[in-house]
Amino acid sequence: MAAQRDKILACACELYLETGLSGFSMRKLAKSVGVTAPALYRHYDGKEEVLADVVREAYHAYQGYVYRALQAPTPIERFFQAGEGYLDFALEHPRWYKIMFSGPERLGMKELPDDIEAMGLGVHQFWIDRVRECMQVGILKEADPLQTSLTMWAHAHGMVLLYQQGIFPMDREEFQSLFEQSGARMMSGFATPSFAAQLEKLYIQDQTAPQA
Amino acid sequence: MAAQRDKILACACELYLETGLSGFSMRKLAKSVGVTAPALYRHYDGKEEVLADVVREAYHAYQGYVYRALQAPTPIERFFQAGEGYLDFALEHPRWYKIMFSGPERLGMKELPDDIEAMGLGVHQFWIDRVRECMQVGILKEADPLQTSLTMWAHAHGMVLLYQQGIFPMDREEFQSLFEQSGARMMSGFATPSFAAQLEKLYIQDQTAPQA
DNA sequence: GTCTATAATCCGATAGAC
DNA sequence: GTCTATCGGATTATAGAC
Repeated sequence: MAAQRDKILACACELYLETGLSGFSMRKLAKSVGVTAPALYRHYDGKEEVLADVVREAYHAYQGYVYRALQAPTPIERFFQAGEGYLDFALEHPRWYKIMFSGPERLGMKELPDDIEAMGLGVHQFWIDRVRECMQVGILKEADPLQTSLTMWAHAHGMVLLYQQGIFPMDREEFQSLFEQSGARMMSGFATPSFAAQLEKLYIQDQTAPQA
Repeated sequence: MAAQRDKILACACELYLETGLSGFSMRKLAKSVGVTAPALYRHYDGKEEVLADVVREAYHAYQGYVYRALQAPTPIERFFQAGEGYLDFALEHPRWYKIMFSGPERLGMKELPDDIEAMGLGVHQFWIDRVRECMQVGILKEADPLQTSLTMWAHAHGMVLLYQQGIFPMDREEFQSLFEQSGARMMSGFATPSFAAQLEKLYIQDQTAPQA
C-alpha cells in the first residue's frame, strides 16, 4: 500500500519542519506515524531515502510559491511576482528553504540523487529564463542571462541566509523592505536606463523618505 | 595550566576542519589530544564551550585574511584587497567560513555568546566602513553605507555558499573569475560613472573576449 | 590533572514471530 | 505489514580512585 508511504512522508516533513535536521530520527518519525521504528523499513530503505523525499517535497513547496508567477502576462510581472514568491517562501518556510540547499553530507549522503540535483539546477534555470525574457523586452541590458541571473540569485540567497541566521537584527517587515531596496539597488546596474529610473522611484528613494 | 586548554583548542580546530561539525565529538577530540574524554572537562565545561572557542578562532582566521587590507593606502585599494582576502579565505577554508555563520542551533546552543554575535556584526561593520570611505572619495555614489554594504555582502555570501554547496559546477579558478565579474556587475549600479566604466573595462567586457 | 568505569540516552538497522 | 526484542554503536557527561 503506497498510502502508508505517503503518510510516513507527510509525518517526516512535519517532523523535519518542527525539529530541523538535527532533531530528525527514524524513531521519532515512527512515533509520530504511530508505528514502531522497524515498520518504517517496510516502506523506506532507510533514513537517507526518507530525507531525500523530504527534500523533494521542499522543492515542490518552492515551486508552488514561485511558479505561479508564470501565469502573469508580461516578463516584468513574471519576474517581480516570482521574486515575491521566492521571498515569501523563504520567510514563511525557512526550513524548507534550508534543506533545498543543504549539501549531501548534511543529509548523511555521499551525493545527492540525480533528480534532486536536477531540481537545484532547475531553480537556477527558472531565473535564467526570467532574466532572458526581461532582456528580450528591453527591461534589462543585453548580457549573458546565466551570469546576470546568477548575480541576482546569489544576492537574494545571501540576503535570506544572513537574515535567517540572525546576523543582522530586524523583524520580517523591515527585512522585506530591505530586501526589495537592496534588490533594486543591485539591479539598477543592469537595468536599462528607463527601468532603472523606475526602480529608483519605486524602491530606493524611500530610504530617505519619512516612515509615516 | 592554560597551555593544555590551548592544546585542546588547537586540536579541536584541527578536528573540526578535518571532519566538519557532524564528525566533531568530545571523544574524538580527547583521542586527538592524547587524553581520555573526562580530562577535557577539567578545561572546558562541555562541548558547547569548545565549539564556541572554535568559532572564535574562525573569526580570527577571517580577520587575518581581511584586515590586512587596512594597510593599503587608498579606500579603493583597501576595498579591493579586502574583497580578495574575503574570497581567498572562503575558498581556502570553507569550513572556517561555514562555522562563522552557523546558527546557534547547529552548534548545539540556544543562542550564541554575546562576543561571537558581536564578531558577526563586526564583519558587517568592517564592510560598512570600506563602503563609506569609498563614498567619501567619490568612487561609490552617496547613499546609506549600511544598506549598500549589505547588498554587497549578501551578494558575496550567496555566491560563496552556492558555490560551496556545489549548486553550480565549476572549478575554483572559474568561480573566482565569475565572482569578480558578478561583483563588478552588481557594483556598477552604485558606482560613480567613471568608476563604473573602469569596472566594466576590468571585469565585465572580458566575458565576451576570447579566453587565450 | 588524569585515569577507569559507568551512567543515561540516543541512534540506525535487523531477526524472527505473528 | 507490524510487532517485540535486540544488536552494535554512538554520544555527553559524571563519580571516584590515584
